[in-house]
Amino acid sequence: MKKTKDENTEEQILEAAKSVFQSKGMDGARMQEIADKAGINKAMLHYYYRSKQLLFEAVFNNAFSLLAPQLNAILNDDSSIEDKIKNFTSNYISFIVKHPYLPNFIIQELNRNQDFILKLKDKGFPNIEKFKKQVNEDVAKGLIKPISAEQLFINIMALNIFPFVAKPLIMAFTNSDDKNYKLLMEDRKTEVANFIINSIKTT
Amino acid sequence: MKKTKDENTEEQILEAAKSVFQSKGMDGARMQEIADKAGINKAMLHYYYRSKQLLFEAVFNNAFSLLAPQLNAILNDDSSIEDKIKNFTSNYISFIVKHPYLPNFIIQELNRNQDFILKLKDKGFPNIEKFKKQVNEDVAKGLIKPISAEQLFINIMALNIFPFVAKPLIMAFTNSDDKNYKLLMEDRKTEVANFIINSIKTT
DNA sequence: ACATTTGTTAACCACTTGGTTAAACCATAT
DNA sequence: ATATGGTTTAACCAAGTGGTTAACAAATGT
Repeated sequence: MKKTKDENTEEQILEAAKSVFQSKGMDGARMQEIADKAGINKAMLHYYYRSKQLLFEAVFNNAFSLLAPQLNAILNDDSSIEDKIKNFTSNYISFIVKHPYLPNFIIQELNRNQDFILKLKDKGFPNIEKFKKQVNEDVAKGLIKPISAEQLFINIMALNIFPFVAKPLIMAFTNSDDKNYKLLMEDRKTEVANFIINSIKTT
Repeated sequence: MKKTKDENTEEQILEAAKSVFQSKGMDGARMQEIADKAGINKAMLHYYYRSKQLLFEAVFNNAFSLLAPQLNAILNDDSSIEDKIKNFTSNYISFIVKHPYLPNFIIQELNRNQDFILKLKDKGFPNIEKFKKQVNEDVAKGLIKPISAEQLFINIMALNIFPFVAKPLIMAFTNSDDKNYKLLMEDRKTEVANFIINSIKTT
């Protein structure tokens, strides 16, 4: 079959592109390096993806569609706020350990090109509305201390994502090597959830 | 005097380079754009700074020496932990509003080039030791709930820095325009400190 | 068997990149 | 005045850059 060969190289290109784009960014990435890593001729990149920009967008959308479901677990799940925080924290950290370049890549490129966010908003972007309702209700019931849903959501994201985005800084400040850093992150699977819940639970 | 002219263009170059490097990063920045922005010939950049790499390092060190004192306020000040958190949160957010590109720039470039962190460590890098001692003592005295100094420090950094690094994401999730985003950040000057203190204070 | 479509390559191209050079400029010291 | 020194410029350069082309290879349909 023709398809096997066909889909194979297309997949190999995407895999190589992912690796190069995610570690060097759009500006730092070189088409030649992607071709080399995929083990094919540079012209093939254009044959399958037409331009650097389109290849990049394929990688970016791919990455974002991995991240989005993670965030939906906080925003649109039906469980209690406490459960959401516990589950998300633990799951997200496991998730990032498997995809270490992902959060940095997305944040960096969203900052570089504001237009991306508009394109993403079209096709079903995670929305805060449901979570907002839940938080407001819980506050009204006295289950958690008064806090705006936006600020709580920002805090959850910050505590979970930042340590990976700022990995080199954190390693430097805490005098950690890679092993020590990994331990710190492992601890955070429970630490972060406790930290948040301690802060918002009513006494 | 010859010096006035001399120091003037050198300063203009650095200013232009700061603006370009901080918004586009090392890879995205173009020497021609820096020259244009400084209103001078491209050759002058090399006359004063020899290479793109050295010009970039001048900008980077400059940026980092602005950020370092902010972090030292948490790590090496003599005030109580609660005061530190309150002051740092408020001060840092004000600081970043004045230098919006700074945290992203530093984090991005540290991730791109691991060697930078080694160079920084030579010349007096903020150190966590004193803060660690303080936290451990306060925990022992029962003033705050048990938490490792490293995790607390990471949390403080995360809650303060992340919202600026991930500005586009946060604006998208919270459906904010620039004005609304600014309000959110303004609120955080007190929100974040309360959030942290609520979490660690003993009841 | 043969024509046609699809996949792949090497060579090439126009253009941009960071960096250099040699000559001009200009304030000052003599 | 003029020689001297640092400052500034226009023109240039080699090495990449993303992208194209035309010819070749391999699979597929008839």
